[in-house]
Amino acid sequence: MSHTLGIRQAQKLKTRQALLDAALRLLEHQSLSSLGLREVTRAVGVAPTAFYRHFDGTAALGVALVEQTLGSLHGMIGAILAETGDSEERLDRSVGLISRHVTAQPAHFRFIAREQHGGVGAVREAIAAQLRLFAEEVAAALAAEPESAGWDAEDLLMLGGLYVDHMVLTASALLDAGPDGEQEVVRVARRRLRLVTVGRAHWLDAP
Amino acid sequence: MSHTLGIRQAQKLKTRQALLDAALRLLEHQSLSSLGLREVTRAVGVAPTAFYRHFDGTAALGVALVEQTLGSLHGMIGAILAETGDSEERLDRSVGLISRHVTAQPAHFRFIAREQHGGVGAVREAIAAQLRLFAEEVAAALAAEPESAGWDAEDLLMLGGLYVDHMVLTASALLDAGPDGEQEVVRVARRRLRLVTVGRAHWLDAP
DNA sequence: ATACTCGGAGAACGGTTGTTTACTGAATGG
DNA sequence: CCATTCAGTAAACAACCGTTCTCCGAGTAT
Repeated sequence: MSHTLGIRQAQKLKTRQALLDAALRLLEHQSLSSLGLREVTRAVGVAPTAFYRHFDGTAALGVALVEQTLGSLHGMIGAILAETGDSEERLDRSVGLISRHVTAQPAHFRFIAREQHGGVGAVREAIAAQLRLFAEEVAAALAAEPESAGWDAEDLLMLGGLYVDHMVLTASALLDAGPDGEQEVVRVARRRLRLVTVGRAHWLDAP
Repeated sequence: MSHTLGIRQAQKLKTRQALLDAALRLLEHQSLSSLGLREVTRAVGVAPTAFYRHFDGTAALGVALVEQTLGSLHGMIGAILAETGDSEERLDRSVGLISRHVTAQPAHFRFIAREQHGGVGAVREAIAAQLRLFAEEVAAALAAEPESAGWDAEDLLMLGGLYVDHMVLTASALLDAGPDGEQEVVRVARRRLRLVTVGRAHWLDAP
């Protein structure tokens, strides 16, 4: 089944990945719409024309970058929410997990936050699609909890989307704050999350 | 006191405003970091060098655009929150107001949403400063309400920030959805806001 | 061993960019 | 009325851009 890649195909994947890595590094201080094709190839050390062997243009590279960045995160949220503990514990764990991920791979999150509303339509749509998927996953995980008794699917999806948006917002705030302000951001993020959780607990009280 | 502007200074302000307007129009389909200085002057019909009479570069233009766009919105939120009616009514009014503003001036909100996490640092900071100011205004308005009895300043600011972020998120969602999906976005935005309001009502129940 | 595939190199293309320098002419103020 | 200020112009600069075309040489399959 695992057909060992030919040394040719392997090299191609290698330079392709090099292009993606270089682009991600360059995108730390600028946005995709201003990223030059030549800029990327120069950073990698290949001819500008080699770029076209892998992507149609910087927009296509951006889409690939989205899938690589967000694709590897699926299931992570579900795993967190599936763990045991009271709501306060899980809340802290969630925020802590985000904080650690952002610290470990700042460039990835910066890219997503930046291009979520950026100037390249295809990339925006790719991110939106992934985040919608996340929201559905969170909704599914929430549905399995006893606290969700009596909730309809639409409200669960609303809550899932709220959590996802909060996650992205927190990641972005962490990046803006830097290492010094991290503690403060985490504090506020926790508190916001707690407010939402309180709202969730009393959601069915109102008409 | 109101020293009538000389016809010279008036002309300068006029072309300056023309530059800002043209830039805002161009920024509907791209982001600031890819906006060319010449592109703007070409749209206005002036020489590229005239640009420097008004701004140091496109970044400075962006900052001016932020202040013009968000500066005119101060007090609006406070006015809404100060109106009477039960929380459900005010909630609907708030979302409706955002929806109407976004429909009336899409380019302004698109610009803010796009550059909030965009590639130009100075613009990011300008937006962040304005939004922080908004959050403080909302917090001050909330503090005057009877529902806020027992709340400390920090929690009020947290809640104000939550409302502001929700507002920006809603505006962005409206822009992404277009006229067709507007109703759906408004529905979800209202529901999210209601959840936060429920959480607010029971915030002091928990330790 | 031979023919083929194909990732990458190289050169050249027209076009655009930001910025500098020197200049014009109308509004301004004494 | 006359000297000065100054918003906007015109030309030129070197640097960079995306894209096309042609070619090479190592990997591949027969």
